[in-house]
Amino acid sequence: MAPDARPAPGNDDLARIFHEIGDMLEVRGELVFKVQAYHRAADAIARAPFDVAPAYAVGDRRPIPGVGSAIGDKIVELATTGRMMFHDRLRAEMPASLVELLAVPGVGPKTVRVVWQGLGVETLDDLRHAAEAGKLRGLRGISAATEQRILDGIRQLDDRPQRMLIDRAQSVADDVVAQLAGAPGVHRVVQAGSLRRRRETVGDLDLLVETEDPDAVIARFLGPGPVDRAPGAGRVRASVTLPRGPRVDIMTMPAGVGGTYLLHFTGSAAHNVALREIARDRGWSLSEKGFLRLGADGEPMTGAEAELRTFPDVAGAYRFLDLSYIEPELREDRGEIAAAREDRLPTLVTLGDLCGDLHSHSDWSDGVHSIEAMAETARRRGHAYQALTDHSQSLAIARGLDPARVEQQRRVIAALNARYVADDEAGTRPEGAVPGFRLLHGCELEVRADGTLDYDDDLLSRFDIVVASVHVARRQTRAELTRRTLNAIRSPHVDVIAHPAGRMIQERADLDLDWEAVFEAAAATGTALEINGSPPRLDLSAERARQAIEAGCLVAIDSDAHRTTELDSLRWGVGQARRGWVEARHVVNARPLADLLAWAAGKPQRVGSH
DNA sequence: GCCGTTTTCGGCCCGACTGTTTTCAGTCG
Repeated sequence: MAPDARPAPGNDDLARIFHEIGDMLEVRGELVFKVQAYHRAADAIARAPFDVAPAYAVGDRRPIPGVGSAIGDKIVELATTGRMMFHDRLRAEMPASLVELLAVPGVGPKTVRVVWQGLGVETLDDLRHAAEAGKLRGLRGISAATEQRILDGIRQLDDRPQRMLIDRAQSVADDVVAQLAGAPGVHRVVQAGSLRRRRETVGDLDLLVETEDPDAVIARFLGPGPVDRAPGAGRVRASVTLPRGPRVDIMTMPAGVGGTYLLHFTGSAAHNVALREIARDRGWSLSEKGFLRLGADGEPMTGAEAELRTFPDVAGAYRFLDLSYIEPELREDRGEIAAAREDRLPTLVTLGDLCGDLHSHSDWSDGVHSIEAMAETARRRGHAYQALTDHSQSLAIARGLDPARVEQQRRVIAALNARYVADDEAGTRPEGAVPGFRLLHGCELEVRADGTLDYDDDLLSRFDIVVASVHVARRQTRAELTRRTLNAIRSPHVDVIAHPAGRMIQERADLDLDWEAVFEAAAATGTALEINGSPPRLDLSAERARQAIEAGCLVAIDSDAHRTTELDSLRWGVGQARRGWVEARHVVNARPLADLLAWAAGKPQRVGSH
């Protein structure tokens, strides 16, 4: 079979293979640094901004951090021959199913190796049966109690909760914080971990508790209360599993030295490792407790010579390393440390920068609340404008509007705007509202399966804002899907591409698009790409948002609200944008109304000039 | 296996907690 007859492996395929190699090498007992090297390379490939295999196959070996000559050669080999001998050899040496055992809590590579070589255990089922039959005890390092823990671990694996979407995680975290914060001896409780970094999904909740009495705080945390299991509890940290909920890790810290504790517990792990490497190069060991001076032997000094530097806040800890303050959303070891060293970190967009929202629905299509209720909620939130963008006619499942309904809707919106003007003039503006609030008439325009747009140019030209999206025929080829998206981008009437990847987190994969072409066209035409704030979407992803602005694109941060409460989803969109290094200057709806309308109205000229 | 304005060889982040191999290895975050 000719090499070009099979589809090239995608970045995700490559990442999966190299992670598997890393896991197998670990079970084999290989040097941990080698194992780490494979995992690090896999992660870097997964987030590379280009398709790695096809590029490497034709000799375009663009540098990827953590991918050197050996792993690079393996990518070329796989991309050109469809095979990777090293991987094949490992699979011949040990069953690939062994790596699944590593997912069992409490089971690591050493245990996997022992049960495999000692009992021939190859799969999770093998492990369960062996444990149930009492065959594990007696193996080196495994007692009856350990055997039971392994069984418990397998059970946890079966009913382990999925990662939570960020809005759910925030709500659970707020509840736990409220319970802890009232306890005696607790000065404050800080949410850390991936939630503080505004990751789109959250596994565990990490909370830092400032207290002088860690024993009492941990005892209280462990119960009585709504705690299902307490897998681990020590003197300064503890972890519990909430019933039908996530695991919650708390760590206590003394007052006044929170800087390094917050760094440690907020992560990410990769960011922390990078910071510790910098500290080590400068003669200090960094842990949550602070910076410890290293001696001539490279170990922290002890006794009278020991020197510990602590900081009340995170900024102080960064300053100690000659770094400017890095926002939690950027702490992923994706260039933020170099940027901090050179004082060229972005000034990230904030919720307060947004003047309005360009994507929302009413009960005229598939929303829940009336136009008036949606507008009134947005107005009282202090928006300068809110775009109502009900679905267009062909999306029947969402009760898309035909042209006659669009005309009716225009009159309803005009009447509401007239009322807002009257309120301003009469001084009867509601609390929270700003003068000059305007409800914009928009639509969420369907890009049909054949690539044509769902309203004619004449109707489209009469909207204030047009947000276009692909909902149907998602399984088309990359070429077809890209052509449809580019059609929308190049239309003189389309201002925003809504949820460009069309994904639903944990449910529906991204559309298969040629992203470089999408970014190029969006940048050339001044069409904004949306960062949709609805928690299951958060689309663009943070990585793509960053690629988009680097390609010169504008973005819009929208709620896609279908009910009044969902107008709050802007905050999740802002978090996602910040993870994508987005600044206010990149965001069209951070512009005041007049500037926004000038941008939207200028689209025909912008398109025409290219 | 990767990487280098101290190194192309010799390093590679750090500590808590658990259980057991009673002085430390394995696992985890």
